Amino acid sequence: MENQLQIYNTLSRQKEVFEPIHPGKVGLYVCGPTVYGKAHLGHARPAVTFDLLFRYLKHLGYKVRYVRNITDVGHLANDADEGEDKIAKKARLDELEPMEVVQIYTNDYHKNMEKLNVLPPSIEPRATGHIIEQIDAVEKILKSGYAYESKGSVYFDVEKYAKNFPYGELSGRKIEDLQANTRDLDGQDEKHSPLDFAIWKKASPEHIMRWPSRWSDGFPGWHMECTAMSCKYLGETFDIHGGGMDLTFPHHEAEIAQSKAAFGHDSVHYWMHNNMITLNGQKMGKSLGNAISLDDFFDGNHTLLEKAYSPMTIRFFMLTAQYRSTLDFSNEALQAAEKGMDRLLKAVETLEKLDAKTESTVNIAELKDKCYAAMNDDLNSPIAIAHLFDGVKMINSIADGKASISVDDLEALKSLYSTFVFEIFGLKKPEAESSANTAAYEKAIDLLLQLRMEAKANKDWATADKIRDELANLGFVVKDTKDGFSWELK
RNA sequence: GGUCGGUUGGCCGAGCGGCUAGGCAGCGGUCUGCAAAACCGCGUACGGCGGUUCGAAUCCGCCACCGACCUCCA
Repeated sequence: MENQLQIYNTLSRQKEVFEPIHPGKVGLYVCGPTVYGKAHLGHARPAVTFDLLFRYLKHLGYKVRYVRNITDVGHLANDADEGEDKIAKKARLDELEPMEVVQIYTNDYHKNMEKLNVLPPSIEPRATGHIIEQIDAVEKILKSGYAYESKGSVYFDVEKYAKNFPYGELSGRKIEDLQANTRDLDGQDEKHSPLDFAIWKKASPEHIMRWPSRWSDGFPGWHMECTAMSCKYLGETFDIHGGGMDLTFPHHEAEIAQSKAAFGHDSVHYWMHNNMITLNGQKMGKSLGNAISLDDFFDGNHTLLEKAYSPMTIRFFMLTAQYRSTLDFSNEALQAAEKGMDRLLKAVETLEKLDAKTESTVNIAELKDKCYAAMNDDLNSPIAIAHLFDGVKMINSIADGKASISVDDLEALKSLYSTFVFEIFGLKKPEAESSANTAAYEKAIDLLLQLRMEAKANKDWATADKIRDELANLGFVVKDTKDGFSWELK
């Protein structure tokens, strides 16, 4: 079992061996952002989580079609079905065209994802680009009898559906509980039941984002886009659907209901949900007003941030927790992640310079097995990283001459680290600038340190220390090595 | 109120019945002209109270506290 990928399926509430519908191929759909604000730390969690899954599946040899949508219509700001569209609201506040808002924040999201080294998905469909498909899905549901038209809107008939299908199976809710706990909302008169949700909504006169349909000029309900677009690009049945835990209910539950009503069967084999980022133990969210944007993290411009944190620090930080656990943000935790990652990446550099001996005193095969076993156990990246740190000790010991490694093992170790650190975990070394300018200045620093070496050879400690101290004042860290020196900026 | 989840050493985080991760911080040592880095060693934590068991952080019960979802949220 250990050598097969197992993933936790929210639907069954247990880990299951992953078996794709079509051998060698995986269809993956993940709910992307609603683009009405800057990308924040919370957005990075599912992005990094499913990027890890995407990368790992590809590493295992699967051909993966990864679809991650952009929600640019249908997401209402207030009480269900009655509020203003989030995009339209932002557009009104900023005096922009709705599509301008969408473009600005889609660009922002893309820019930040690229910084985080999150691979672009295979297809990134927009809800507004799939109105026809959504209308078509609404028609299918109407035809199957699980929806009804009311005053130009179309609602999903939850109670009727619940008679034939287990509504609430994903989120663990019972229809009776939902009925008992429904809030009193205004404007529910169009619906047969408060549990019903809009799959097509008639636009009020002032509503800008609208499309014609046989029911009304209107717009699709939020849950429709994922049903329509996943079906279009991955088929009526596909392998994995992912998203944040906060989407489990009602969004994903509604998707399941829509698919079953439209197609007569389940669409998704494995439901995966990442947990939340917390701030002082509370969920970080845009609507809670405690979200810190990724831009802020990258340049340290926020009262809660002691310093700037690089995108790779954020990425590594997320990988040090298993995706189904909450992860609590703090400066201390982030700085620990930063230093830890630095140690890991330094060891990778050291690894490149290692000399092989005839015999190994280290067990590389075992290390490798452990890393894969951890990843196969529902993407347990923190365990895999722990093993990688065991390897860091090996590497440094070998560099210190306290352990030795054979030629074959050295190749295996290099391959292991390049696979896990870069290919699967998607970490990057800090960009080495290679312009003519930097080459010249690097040589100048080297020259200074050569002079320091000479001073040291002459036991002229005053001069040696002066060079080191002055460079330190400029932000250079100088270290003596066995046969020379090394330095880095900042 | 309902449903689900959590409570692990200074901090972050694994663990899912015995072999007591890992990182960061800290302490001691080795190396070094000094420093840094690196290496070696150290710290025995699992909310409380009971129970099951030869044995529990891990299973069961009760209690306490925290959180998520139930309305938009990644």
